[in-house]
Amino acid sequence: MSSRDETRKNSTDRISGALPFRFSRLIVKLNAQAARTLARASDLSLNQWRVFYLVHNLQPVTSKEIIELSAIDAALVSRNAKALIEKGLITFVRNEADNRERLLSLTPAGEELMEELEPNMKARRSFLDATFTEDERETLINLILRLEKRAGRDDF
Amino acid sequence: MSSRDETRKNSTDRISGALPFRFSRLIVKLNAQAARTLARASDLSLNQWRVFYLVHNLQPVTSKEIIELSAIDAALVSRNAKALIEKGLITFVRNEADNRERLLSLTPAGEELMEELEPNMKARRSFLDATFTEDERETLINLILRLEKRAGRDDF
DNA sequence: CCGAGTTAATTGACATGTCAATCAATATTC
DNA sequence: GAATATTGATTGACATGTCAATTAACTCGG
Repeated sequence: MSSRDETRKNSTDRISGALPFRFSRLIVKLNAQAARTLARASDLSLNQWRVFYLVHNLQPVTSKEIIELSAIDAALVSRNAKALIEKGLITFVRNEADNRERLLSLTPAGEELMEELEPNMKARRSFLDATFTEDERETLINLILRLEKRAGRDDF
Repeated sequence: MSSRDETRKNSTDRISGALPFRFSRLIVKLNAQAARTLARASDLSLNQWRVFYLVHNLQPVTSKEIIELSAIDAALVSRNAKALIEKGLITFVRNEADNRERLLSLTPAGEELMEELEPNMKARRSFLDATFTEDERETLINLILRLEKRAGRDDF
């Protein structure tokens, strides 16, 4: 190997080893995979699915809770919820106790689609989980949580 | 705690434990942090920085190499490279051996900006790295690489 | 109560990303 | 070596995401 090739290989290795780089690549692939799975059985976008799934699991739930839990931008939650409402998959009622809040939940049509879709999405999550032993998975989640905390710091 | 609250807590925990969910949250925070750091010392977007940084490290380099290494969409690489060229930070020459390829490299102005910017970006990477011991970091990178392979599978 | 401040949610203007179609150069096959 | 396929790169049309400003409802100190 020429010395120029070696220099290049060193650069490539250094870049590949950087955490932000590794996560950036990973997320591209995870998102693409999820979008494919989703496209096979619905016309939902990835963020529509995320909102849909969270509403499904937490209903009745406010936008605010979804935003806090998922870290998805407020405008995105609002617009994706709107799209889901237009598709007839979720609805909302105003919270009697605080009229600013809208409590989101699935419609019957939404429940039906969820029953169709969720097995596929679950299978994918299980497939990903099967990458690891139970211990490894726990370790990974833990390391990510610690990193996430640092990623929240705004002085860098 | 009411049984309804417990049910909700269980849902929240289950969602939080899912790998795609954890990575999605993490990446939102990592991206926001990088964008902040970047905005303090330049007017580069995150993807402009990514392309800029890869050109810096691998120059002279083709779009194709950048695409393969980073998994950034080809159209994005093309448009961000264009933006960097318009800002006068990078240039290209055609590859004599294959006239389809354009070999990208930094201009003097690009080198200058890189010298200004890179210490901050590096400091951030070091800050993130300091989340972990050397062993933990290695473990993490390894687990991610394994997950990335599975995330590439298109039958899920 | 009432007005300043806060909060939940939405919207408008704009930036960025995505996908398919295209173009130009090269490789392959007959 | 002409016709066809493939590859690297860009572009156009469109979808999606971002950020700041807005709206509506609530809180709370005086």
